Order: sequence, then C-alpha cells, then structure tokens
Amino acid sequence: MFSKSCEYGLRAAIFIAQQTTQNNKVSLSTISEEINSPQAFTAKILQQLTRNDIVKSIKGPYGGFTIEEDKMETKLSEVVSVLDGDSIYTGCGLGLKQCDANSPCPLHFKFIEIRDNLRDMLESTSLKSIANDMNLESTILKR
Amino acid sequence: MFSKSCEYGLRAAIFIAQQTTQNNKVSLSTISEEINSPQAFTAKILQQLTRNDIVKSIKGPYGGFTIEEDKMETKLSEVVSVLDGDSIYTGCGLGLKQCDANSPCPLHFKFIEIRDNLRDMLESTSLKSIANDMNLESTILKR
DNA sequence: ATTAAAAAGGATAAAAAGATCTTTTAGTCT
DNA sequence: AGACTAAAAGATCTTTTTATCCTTTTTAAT
Repeated sequence: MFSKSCEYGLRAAIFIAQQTTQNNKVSLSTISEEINSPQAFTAKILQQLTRNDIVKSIKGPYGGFTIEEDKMETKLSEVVSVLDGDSIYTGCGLGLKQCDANSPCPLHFKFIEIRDNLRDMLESTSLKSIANDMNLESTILKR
Repeated sequence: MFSKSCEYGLRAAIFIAQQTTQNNKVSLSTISEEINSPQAFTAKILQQLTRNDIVKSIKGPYGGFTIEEDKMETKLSEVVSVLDGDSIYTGCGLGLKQCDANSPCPLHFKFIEIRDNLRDMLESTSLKSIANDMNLESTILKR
C-alpha cells in the first residue's frame, strides 16, 4: 500500500504527535527505537517532514522533534502526499493516466469506491485525533 | 497501490481474457501494444502468470496467450497475489507484523475497513466478469 | 527436413527505493 | 569561549524493481 518511507513516516509522525500531547519532545534515537525503524533512514524521512513543515525540529542538546499546536491538525493525507505523492488515493488502479469516468479503465468504477474511502479516511484523520485516541486505548507502533 | 509489474499483469490478464471471450488468442507483441507496456518486461510477467497457471501460453507460429475456460473464473486477487503478494489486502497499513484487533496499530480500525473493501472487490471480481463488462461498454487499457 | 514464428530462459543494465556514514550547522551549557 | 549535543545535509552504498537483450526451445506450416 504505502512505501517503507511512508510507513516509517506515518509511524514517526504519529509517535511524535502522541508525545506532543504529553508535552514531550523526542529525539531521533527515541523515535526510531519506539517505532522500530532504521535510525539513519528515519532521519531522512524526518527531514522531509520538517522541510514540509509538518514536524518541527529543534537542534542542539535537549533538542528533538515536536509538532506545533496548529500542525497537530495535519491530516494523514498530507504526510502520505509528502512521502509517496497522492497517486495512491487519486490515481488509476491499473496505472493509466487518462482513466476517468469519461474514459474509464475496466476497473474504474469498482476501484474509485475504494480509493475514495481511502482518501476520505486519510483526509479526515488528523495527527491530533490519532494521538488523542492513543491516550485513551493502548495501541502499538512497533513490530 | 500496485507495483508496475502488477499493473501490467492485470492489464495483460484483462486484455487476454477479453480477447478470449472473442475466441482470439493474442501474441506478446499485440498484448504489449494494446496495453501500452514494455514488451520484454511484459514477457516476464506473462511467464509468471503462465507458471502460476492463470494464462496459457502456446508456443510456435500462430501461438500466443489465451485463458482456459475454467481459468476465466480467476479472481483479480489471485493475479495480484502472484505478482505483488497479498500483503496489500491483508497487511497492516503502517507495515507492522503484529497488528490485529487484539494489539492494533493506531490506524487499525480505520484501515481494516478499506483493506477489506479492497479485498472483497479483488476476491469477488473474476477476469470473466470484467471481460464481459468490456464487451458491453467501452473501456480503455492504454495510456 | 527446413523454415519461421512465438514463447521461455538467462544474463545484464538502469533506475528507484532503502539504508548508512560522514561532515556541517545550529544550539545549549558550563 | 569552549565543549558538547542533536539535527541537517550531502555523499555513498545496497537491494529491489523495472527493463532490455540475446540465445534457446517449441512447434506449425510448407
């Protein structure tokens, strides 16, 4: 479904968001331990999320990553879009460029339903809401 | 969503199925033209589909690819499974191995709905039914 | 039998994704 | 100021995916 980058990126963003609700900032090493991802690779992904203004990085001792209050409203779709592009929830299932309701591929009408569900889910779910859910019931981000 | 191999493979299988309903067998070169895919690469994919007994290949002059009658019932999920594995419609959206209802990732319950829709669609749609649909209304397999 | 068409198989190449390492920059603390 | 810490940036390496090429095998038609 998503690339490895995107899986790690979502896990990282969610972890940082959840820690942010507890007023903690978290270091790269903590993040990669807690989400069980390769540290150096995760650093690259966090750089992208930082450049795209989704997470905030703080350099120096006691630095780390956090998410600013207004950015807690970031939707999962934005994270996915930065890391994988939006074709997963906008593109044709068979990889055609010209596929739409007017000239559909043979799967178009079956696919569009799934795509749109995915899109709705990603576009309506914020980091904040997931973080809040996590504070209520225990979920996993490793293994 | 799917790998390139899988996109080409689905398009090829659908094209062959549709031609099979018209009692035509089709050569590799025709297939790659009609679905707009790289020929040599498509050959490799068709080999996989042949080995997995989804399409039938006929060697020699006037040979080509066709689908045997009972194999027209093949579901899209089987094609996907051969080319990409089944993790796209069985795995965790965040890439976790141990994610299930008992120890869910934070997206589990939102994701499972989409995954299951995808799964149902792929498992309930046969090559035959798509081929028949194509004979009724025009759809595209190129571009 | 010979020829020609077509798929199969093997080897290789190029590009992208995944992952690591090193150097630089920015910041904190004493 | 100097020592230290942590992320950013850049360079590099590895693996996987995508893609091509070339040879071999099969087989139908003449």
